[in-house]
Amino acid sequence: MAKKEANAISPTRAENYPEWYQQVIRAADLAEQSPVRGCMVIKPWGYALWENMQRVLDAKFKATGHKNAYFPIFIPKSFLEKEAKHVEGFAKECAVVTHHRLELGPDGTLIPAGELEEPLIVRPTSETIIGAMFAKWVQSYRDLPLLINQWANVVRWELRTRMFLRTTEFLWQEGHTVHATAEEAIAEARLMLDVYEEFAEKYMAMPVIKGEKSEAERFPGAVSTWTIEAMMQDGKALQAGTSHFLGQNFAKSSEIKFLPESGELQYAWTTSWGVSTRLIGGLLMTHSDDDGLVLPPRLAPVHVVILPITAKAEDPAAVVAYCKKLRDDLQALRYHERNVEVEVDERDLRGGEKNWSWVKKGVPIRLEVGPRDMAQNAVFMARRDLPPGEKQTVPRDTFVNGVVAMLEEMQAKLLERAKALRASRTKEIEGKADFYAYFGNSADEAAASQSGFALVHWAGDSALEGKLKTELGVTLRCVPLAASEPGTCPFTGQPSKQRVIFAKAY
RNA sequence: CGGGGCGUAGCGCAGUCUGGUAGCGCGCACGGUUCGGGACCGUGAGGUCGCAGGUUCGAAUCCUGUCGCCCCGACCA
Repeated sequence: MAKKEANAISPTRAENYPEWYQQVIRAADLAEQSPVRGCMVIKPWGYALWENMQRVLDAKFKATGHKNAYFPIFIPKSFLEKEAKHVEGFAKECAVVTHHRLELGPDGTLIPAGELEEPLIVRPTSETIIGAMFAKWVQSYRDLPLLINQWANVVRWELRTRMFLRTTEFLWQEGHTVHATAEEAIAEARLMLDVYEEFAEKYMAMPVIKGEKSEAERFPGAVSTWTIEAMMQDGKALQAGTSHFLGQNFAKSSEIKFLPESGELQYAWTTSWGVSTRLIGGLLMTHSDDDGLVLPPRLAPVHVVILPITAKAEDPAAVVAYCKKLRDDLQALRYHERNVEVEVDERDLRGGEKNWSWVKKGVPIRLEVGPRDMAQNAVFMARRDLPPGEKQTVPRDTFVNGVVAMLEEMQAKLLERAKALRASRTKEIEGKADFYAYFGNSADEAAASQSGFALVHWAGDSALEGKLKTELGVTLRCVPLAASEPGTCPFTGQPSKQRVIFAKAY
């Protein structure tokens, strides 16, 4: 017998959270480091998660009237230069293509040749190039609203990368819309924020707070940026999605103009909104435990894995057949907009090892099915939301009839657990000293502290935000859309309309 | 770009201080015994020690340079 290990993942969350995060990715086989600096390879299990996210979000975008399209990965440098704040925001992190040919050098190496007249920027986001096309597509109020979404990869040359949370290249969707009025554009941006919120809570089981970004945290070139902010298990905030009201800023830089029903040619109003593969990092840090990944059933690539136990069977083929019949019966069931996904794992591995591999991958339900179970027409069931050893025998029919409800119960439980954690690490703070104490009084201490969200009244500005960031390492995550009572800002002594959220963030 | 750590077999590491031609665990392949909580025995494959110079009879080890990775900052979805 093997020695018993307490946990599948080492170190545990408590011991070293960042290292734990990386080990979970490795143990679940979600992704791995690539030969290219800052870029990861998303492996099948991780990509399947992304595909499930895409499937759900894509349907929601279409249900709200958006169409998919695709725009070039290369953006002429001059396009990016059109909007001053946009340039300022992205210039520092752009990959630039300057040549279009390689020539064989004397020493066998390849030398870039054929210098481009105008450098091309690998898109860090597509507002400018999409704007150039929208300018052609929009002539009349009859062309509006124009509601487009693109699934794409983007590149931001970040100084420091972390798998899924911040990589040089990442996958995302970016919605871009054009409207006749500011009101309509704002409504669009807010609608998509609601879509993101619903997705985060109902599918990812990740509770989020909708709010507006401060000027300092706003998207470069936007008039308003709204966000969904989630709390990870270490108490840090994760910006999980953003939606921007761009005013007429990009319409002006891209010349998106239209003739209204009555009156003169005018600039249109635009929005953009996006979520990325960062959501996978958020999902991981919301639910996973010291035994690896924990997946919310609604996004799990596999709901039920069946492990045939054939070693002692007189007739192994009969056990496998029993498992496959069970799989077929389960797969005929509908669970939340799709069929129940079942995998029979016939790999030639020892039972314990095989079982643990699925624990680490986060599959909601594991079934060990051997001759004993077959004889009594039952299954031996383990749930990912219970300790790995807590397994029980369940009559086959009871399991089949109850599996959909069980998945829903697990989904709900994950959301409740995440909400409880957030509540336990959210604190209303009234005084400046309390605020500093909450975050450990210094940036170093804040990194190690058990802090979370601080709800504090606020009448400060960007300079004050900068000061708090320097001193404590915390940022103003958002001004929640949900109203709170008026009060007094502890930093300025000025009256405050409502509380804002400060936290350390990813 | 600043501060710290690290590049040795697929993974995790020892060996580096005190130079002598590479080792351990896991994994992998094969054979056997096992198997419902991460098995065991045996045999075997697998490494130009990140890269480039230098010192030396001899470099994983010493020197110089360089590339890359991780953690903490600054910056950011």
